[in-house]
Amino acid sequence: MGDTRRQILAVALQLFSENGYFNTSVHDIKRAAGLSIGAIYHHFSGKESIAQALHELLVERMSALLEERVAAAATVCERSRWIVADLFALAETEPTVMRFILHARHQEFLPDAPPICSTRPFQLLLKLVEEGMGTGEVRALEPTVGAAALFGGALRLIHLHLDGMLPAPLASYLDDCCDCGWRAVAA
Amino acid sequence: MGDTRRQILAVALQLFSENGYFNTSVHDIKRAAGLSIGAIYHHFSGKESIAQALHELLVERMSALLEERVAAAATVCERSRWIVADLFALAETEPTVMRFILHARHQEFLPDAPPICSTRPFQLLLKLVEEGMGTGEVRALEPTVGAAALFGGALRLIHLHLDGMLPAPLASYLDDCCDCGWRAVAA
DNA sequence: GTCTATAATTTGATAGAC
DNA sequence: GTCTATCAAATTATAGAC
Repeated sequence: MGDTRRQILAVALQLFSENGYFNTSVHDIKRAAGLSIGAIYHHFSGKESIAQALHELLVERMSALLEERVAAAATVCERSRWIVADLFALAETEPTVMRFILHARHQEFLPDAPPICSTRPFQLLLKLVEEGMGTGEVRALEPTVGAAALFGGALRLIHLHLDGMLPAPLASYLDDCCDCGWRAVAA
Repeated sequence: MGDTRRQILAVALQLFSENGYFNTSVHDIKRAAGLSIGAIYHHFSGKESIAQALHELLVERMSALLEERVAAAATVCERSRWIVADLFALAETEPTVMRFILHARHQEFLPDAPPICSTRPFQLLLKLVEEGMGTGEVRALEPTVGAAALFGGALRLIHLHLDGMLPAPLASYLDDCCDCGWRAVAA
């Protein structure tokens, strides 16, 4: 059930990530999936609809990943580290997912999608920082600034990794990266 | 001299920044510039050529901006702060320029352009961090990690600003943002 | 549900007059 | 250098048989 649909999404993700949304035509997707145009338009109302489904699916998935971490009973420092570790791992094992979520310019082809930063995964990061301020682990800061400082370095490294600009695996930077992030906001 | 050319570039920047490169046709540029197709193709070999010229121009401009700051005789900490202040100011006064440089997916429409991170402005940030390690101001770190930590937070805030997600002007976050960045890497 | 064939637009780009 | 008119190709999407 929904097997063809899933395959369309998988192929589309691959192509969007590889060549970009606008450099991928429905015919490209059709070809790569070994299907016909008709089959695709039976499952989706159009190319934008495919991107939209993909966006919801992947944001939801990342949300679940982070929520697990945020819910864990531990210090904010430890949780932030696990979150970064998860993000690094995801970027290594499924770069297409990371690329689509992070630097697909959703607003360019999904006019109705909210900016990535107002999406649940990013809200979770914000909430974590606010919680840290509540417990006194994190010093008093505009929460937005705190979240940017705590996770901004990690996100930059992920971008660099996706662009193929890092010589070593992301994981090898984990310790230093988290250390930097924490020093930035620690009380 | 080169007046028409400049106008084409200005209009293209505006439209690219507003709607994205792929949602902007040469006919759109023609219309917005009050010119004809012929005039545009006389000055540029095509749409991609316009984007390329724009890319070179703006990266060069940002490069000059940063180089001025990096050359100033002061501590690495102070210089990094000035750089962030300049970037914030540019993002406020010329968001189209910042948008084009930062989050236009250059590789999608300029296959020959190097990734933005390997471009001179970003190399300067890296060099600044390395210099700080030399003088002992910055603790020993993989330079890439250090640069990501020192400027990652600021870049995130700029992205948020460009997405209209910041309630207050960027400048109001400058002090806290720079403080966070410096704590992350200070020796 | 999947196919082929095709319609309707749009796009990047060229030709040639002025 | 700028214009208008036009082309060729590609793209999204639909129609209708099976």
